[in-house]
Amino acid sequence: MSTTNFKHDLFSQFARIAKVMGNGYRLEMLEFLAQGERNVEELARLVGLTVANASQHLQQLRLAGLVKNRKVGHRVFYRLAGEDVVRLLSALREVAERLSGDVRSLIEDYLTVKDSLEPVPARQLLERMRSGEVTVLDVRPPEEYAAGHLPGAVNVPVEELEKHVDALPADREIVAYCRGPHCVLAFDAVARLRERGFDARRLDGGLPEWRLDGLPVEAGGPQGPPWKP
Amino acid sequence: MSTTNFKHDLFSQFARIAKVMGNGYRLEMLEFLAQGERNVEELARLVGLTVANASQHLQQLRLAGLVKNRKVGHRVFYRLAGEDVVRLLSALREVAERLSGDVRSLIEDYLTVKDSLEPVPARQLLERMRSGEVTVLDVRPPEEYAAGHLPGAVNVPVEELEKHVDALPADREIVAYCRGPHCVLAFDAVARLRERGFDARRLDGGLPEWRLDGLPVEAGGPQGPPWKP
DNA sequence: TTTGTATTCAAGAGAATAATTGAACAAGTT
DNA sequence: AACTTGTTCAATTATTCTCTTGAATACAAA
Repeated sequence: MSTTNFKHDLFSQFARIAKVMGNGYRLEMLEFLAQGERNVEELARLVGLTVANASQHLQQLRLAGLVKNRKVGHRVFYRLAGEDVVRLLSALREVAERLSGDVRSLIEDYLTVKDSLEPVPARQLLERMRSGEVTVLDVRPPEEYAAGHLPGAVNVPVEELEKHVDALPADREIVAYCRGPHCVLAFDAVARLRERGFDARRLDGGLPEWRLDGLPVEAGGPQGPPWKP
Repeated sequence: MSTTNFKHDLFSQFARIAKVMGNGYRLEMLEFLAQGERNVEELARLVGLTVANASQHLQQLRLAGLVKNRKVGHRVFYRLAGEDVVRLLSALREVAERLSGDVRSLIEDYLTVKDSLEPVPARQLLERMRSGEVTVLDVRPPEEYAAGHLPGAVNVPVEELEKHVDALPADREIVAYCRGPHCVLAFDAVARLRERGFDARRLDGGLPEWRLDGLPVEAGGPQGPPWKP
């Protein structure tokens, strides 16, 4: 019957769009594109693919109508095809967040500042701490700080960041860390600090990873927030 | 490395959901489930799959967290896992409709009279229902009607419309609705009613959208067709 | 023109997905 | 207990997707 065929065709069309979104790399590129136009090479670098591969993924997104592109010189810039794509991404995030809880909408924060958010490797941080050229910020709750933290780290929980932000040194780089690679606190802190003009970065990993590397940990009572160098 | 893993995990989680929606049959089942609970056999019949196959598709939907199920006797009833899934389906439809000329033409081919059938906004309908100046017609199958419908709606499946058309009040406006914006039943019903001189229009959206707006839904057994005001 | 750069195309190996079949499992029924 | 029914599981095959590789295009600069 015609209705059945109609239905079948219709849902196949719908499914094509969902199918194209059903790939981690393509979704990641879409999220980056939601921040603004990007060319192929940038996108490939951001998501960690070869240019050829990224290009093919982008073709699929284009054929599905989720993105558009324009040529400038010999680069091709891609962008989202419309606001409805943003809404679709939001709806998808909403469902994903209900399922995985911890994820949160931090993705946006993470993506907006990603370029400048290259994490500082642990050993590199240790050297620069020793030469006294960085401020190390522990953004975990005080209890966790008390149980062990990086030597000389200042404890400012994320919730209190706004309160104490003025006491932080503005002329030195700040490196924030929290629980580990899946912990969102440090991302959040760095994003906020950068908004206020600080030169802030994130430690690669958290305290457990630091420990695993055999690097020194300072134990002991809570250290009063903002402390001047 | 941690950043990469973080990203990878995050977007893989993400993509799993989209991937599961990237299949016409699964999408179609989701649309049916947006109307109310169904057991496996019903769903298999509705979308035209073998029971075993439908069951496997449903497992995937369940593992992705899009649907939940409960056992009653030896049937298993499936339902959507939450309202966010309805929103996700809507967002997908929105994109599909805007960008896919194919979908648009499919709809228009089938619904030649679409333009003349301006839909009634949900809230406007609610007001006019309350003042009793419209007849609300639910043209979905009785099972779906029983699973939930607009308060005071009369259930007349499209196939039986011709039979019962004489019992409908000719002096008041009739507003028909069915499953959602792409459901053809209400279009069909309105077209037929207009042919017979009724002042008929279509609700903007279907029952799932009505629910999402937080508007009242009446549950309960089948209400006998044509009922006089 | 030649050279270099950014992107796309095309083909093949390896992995993942879908439909089919038949068997396995529970929860009622006889 | 044996049987029936509705659902799920497991194995097979066909199909589709993904990544890699290397070549082809298009544009810009020398």
